[in-house]
Amino acid sequence: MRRSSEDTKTLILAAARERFAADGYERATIRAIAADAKIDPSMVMRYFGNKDKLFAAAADVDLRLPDLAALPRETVGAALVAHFLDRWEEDEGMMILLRTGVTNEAVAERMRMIFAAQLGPLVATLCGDPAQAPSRAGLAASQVLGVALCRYVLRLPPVVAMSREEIVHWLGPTLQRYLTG
Amino acid sequence: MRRSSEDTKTLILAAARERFAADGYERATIRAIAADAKIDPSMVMRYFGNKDKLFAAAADVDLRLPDLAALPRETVGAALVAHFLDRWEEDEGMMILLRTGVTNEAVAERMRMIFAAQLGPLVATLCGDPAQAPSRAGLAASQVLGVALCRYVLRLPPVVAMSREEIVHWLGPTLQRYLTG
DNA sequence: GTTGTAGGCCAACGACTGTTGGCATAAAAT
DNA sequence: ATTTTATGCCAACAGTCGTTGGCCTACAAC
Repeated sequence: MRRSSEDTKTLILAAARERFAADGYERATIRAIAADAKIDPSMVMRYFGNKDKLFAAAADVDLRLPDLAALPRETVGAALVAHFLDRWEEDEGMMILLRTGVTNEAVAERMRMIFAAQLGPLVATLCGDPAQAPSRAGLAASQVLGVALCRYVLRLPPVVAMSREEIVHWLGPTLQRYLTG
Repeated sequence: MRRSSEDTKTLILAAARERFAADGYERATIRAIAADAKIDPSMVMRYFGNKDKLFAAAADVDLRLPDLAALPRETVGAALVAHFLDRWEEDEGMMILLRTGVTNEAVAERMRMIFAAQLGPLVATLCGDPAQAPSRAGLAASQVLGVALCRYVLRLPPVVAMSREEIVHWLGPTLQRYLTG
């Protein structure tokens, strides 16, 4: 046995995450993922059952939202923008979810769950009126997802050219108003 | 001849726009489009050459941006948000571009062209400093595309639940600041 | 040394895709 | 009435996809 079962499994998973992030669900073929991992396509099936389960394993994402309530209230907007930019640059899972959630209802539902379970409650802790919390969280999501879409997916040149600090400078006040204004 | 050539061509195009908008490029098959148009798949090829050319015909989009310079300066933000919401609800082309631009580099390039040719110049007319115009246009695009993504594509419940007026009320000031602040 | 087992590959199946060429037929032109 | 033309369908090709079952072989256990 040249390799342990777990080693190849994580090897396949790494290749799958790259392919799903770069190409989306349909264009990322099992054969291509297997080739990247230098392994036979049938091994992917052996270890993950089918393509859907492989995707589910690759798209396991946690936003790792910080505890904004512990920060000075007037800095939460900038903090949230900065956090999301970091997450997008360090975790392929963000790209995987957005690239395929746009054309796959099951993944879109997954994104709605992540939104409701992670961003929703966080905003509720910041927001005085609980009735307004969902709308405010939705607005924040729209701006944060929008900038990620333009910068990392569509690669609009001016948005790509902006520095991390410039984006925080421009979006910080927007998020601040959506969350606490 | 039961139908004119032009009639069936526009019939096919209408079915194609619906399918591309609902399913994206890969999942929208020629066979499904032909079935919707109640016609043989080979006719699609006869009239449009191949799938790429059919898509190009279906994804011909014009933002129809109004002349914001003619409006009171402090209302351009709200006017732009309202205009984009209208365009999204009346033109399937918006959905087609976003759904497939996310996983198709050629379509992403097309979106960058539309952005640079239509939104860029408009923002430049509003913006005193020409050096800042591209960044400001990019920021505006990020918020407008983000809310369309959340409302029409991902269907985040709170963003779907908001009325047109609520969205204008919340995003208007944001766009106002990005464009003129 | 023999046996068992786990990691890996090969070859193939059935389904679906875009695409093509040939054949039918209704209308128009002669 | 005959020929031409335009509109449409049928059947098939070649390629790709996810998926499966059988075979090989290096190692571990006995």
